[in-house]
Amino acid sequence: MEFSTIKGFKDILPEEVGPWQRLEQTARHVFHCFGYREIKTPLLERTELFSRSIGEETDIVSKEMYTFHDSKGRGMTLRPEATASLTRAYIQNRLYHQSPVQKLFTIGPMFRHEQPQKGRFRQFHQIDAEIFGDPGPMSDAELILMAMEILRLLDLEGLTLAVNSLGCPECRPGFRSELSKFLAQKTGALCDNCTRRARTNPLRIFDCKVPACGQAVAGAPSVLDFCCEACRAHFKGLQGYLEEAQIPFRVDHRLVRGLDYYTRTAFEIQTDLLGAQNAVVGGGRYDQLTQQLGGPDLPAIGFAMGMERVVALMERRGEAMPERPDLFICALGTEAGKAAFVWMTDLRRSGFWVEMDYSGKGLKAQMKRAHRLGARRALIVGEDELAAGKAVLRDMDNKRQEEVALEGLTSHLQQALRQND
RNA sequence: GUGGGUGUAGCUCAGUUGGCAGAGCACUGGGUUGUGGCCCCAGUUGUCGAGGGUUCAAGUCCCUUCAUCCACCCCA
Repeated sequence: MEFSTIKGFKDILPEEVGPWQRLEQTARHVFHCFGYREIKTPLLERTELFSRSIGEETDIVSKEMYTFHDSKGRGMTLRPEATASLTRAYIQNRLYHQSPVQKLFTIGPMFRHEQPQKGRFRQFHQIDAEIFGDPGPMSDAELILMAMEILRLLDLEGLTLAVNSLGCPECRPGFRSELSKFLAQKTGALCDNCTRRARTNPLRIFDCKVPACGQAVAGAPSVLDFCCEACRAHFKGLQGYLEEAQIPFRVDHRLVRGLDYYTRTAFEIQTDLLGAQNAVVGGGRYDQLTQQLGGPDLPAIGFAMGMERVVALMERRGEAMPERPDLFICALGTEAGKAAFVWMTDLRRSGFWVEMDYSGKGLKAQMKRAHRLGARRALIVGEDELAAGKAVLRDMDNKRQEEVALEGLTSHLQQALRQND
């Protein structure tokens, strides 16, 4: 085969598309109920938008972006996530003038040049929701509830919610330096990976599987101990609302996110059914980002749901029940074929799914095809029927047949086909 | 970027010490000249991932390469 999809990119085939549609439909329904409006932004943005919001030192920016230069030498990047683009759109279009609080969602592909593995692709799809302009913990709770609600409506099991607070610019530096100080005493006790992490992403060390590292950080300081009063109250408020809504959750002090812009609330909805990738939804608050990108100083919070991962969970549990044609017309002979084509078109215009065979095969072959397609009924019409002014309507499930007059056939069929459920 | 597994028919996979490229499913036709599923019979489908090497002979052994999956890192 000369051409095939490039590494980490996938075709979603017709037989796979069912769960995708159900997921998107469900999400749109929930967004409607929660008052979120759809926004569509370009897949391509200036590189600086991502490097400045996500963070120059993060894995995403430092090694995972699809970046190229246009003819004028400007850096262009396929979006690796949606928040930066939505924030840009929010600022550029001054949506905050319309109304201080904007609740937005978008659905579409993201691109990261990573090594593909289970649940991880170079082009993947996210359902993304953001609230701009509201600082309070009630917004945090609403957003989390909304993500949980989408997953609940899909009947997915085995999902757990983890929440944490990362502090704010007031209190985080204190924690960071304290943790660094602590880790500095432990150099030598840590594995190579963690020695590097101590510099780049200290909180990750808590996750290390090497036993020695676990022991080394046993007495390390915890973020929550360093939170300022405001952050503490915020986090407490969030937990209160989650409890009110009867959403079970777990406070996970080690929950860190790989993007620099997060402040205060961070959360993940996790599963242990997807191999090494346990996050189905990830999100958090980013109160400084709008200002950082040159907009007004307004808070925001958002989440991203990995569609491939949710779809994998749906498929794992079995799904489907493919749709069935309402009618298959078996026409024998050119005259009958011509008449059938007209009836078929008429019924399709009336909203029915109707199929027929164009190849002129025998009745047996056509019946076989009708069966393969799962047609509920078959209409059999040949020269005899045309002459007699009648056709045979067969119920494919119970094999009962009846004669129907060709006179006013389509309106009669419409009536018969409506009795499907 | 690093490590390991796997590449043979449309799909799932067998293939022995190197000796004619296989099965099941699917598909097509027939048994039933105008009635689907079950059954029976017949048939179609291959650069054995690619390139090179060893050999009388390579799907099988050696080298190289590519793809894919899983894992590390990190993330949805």
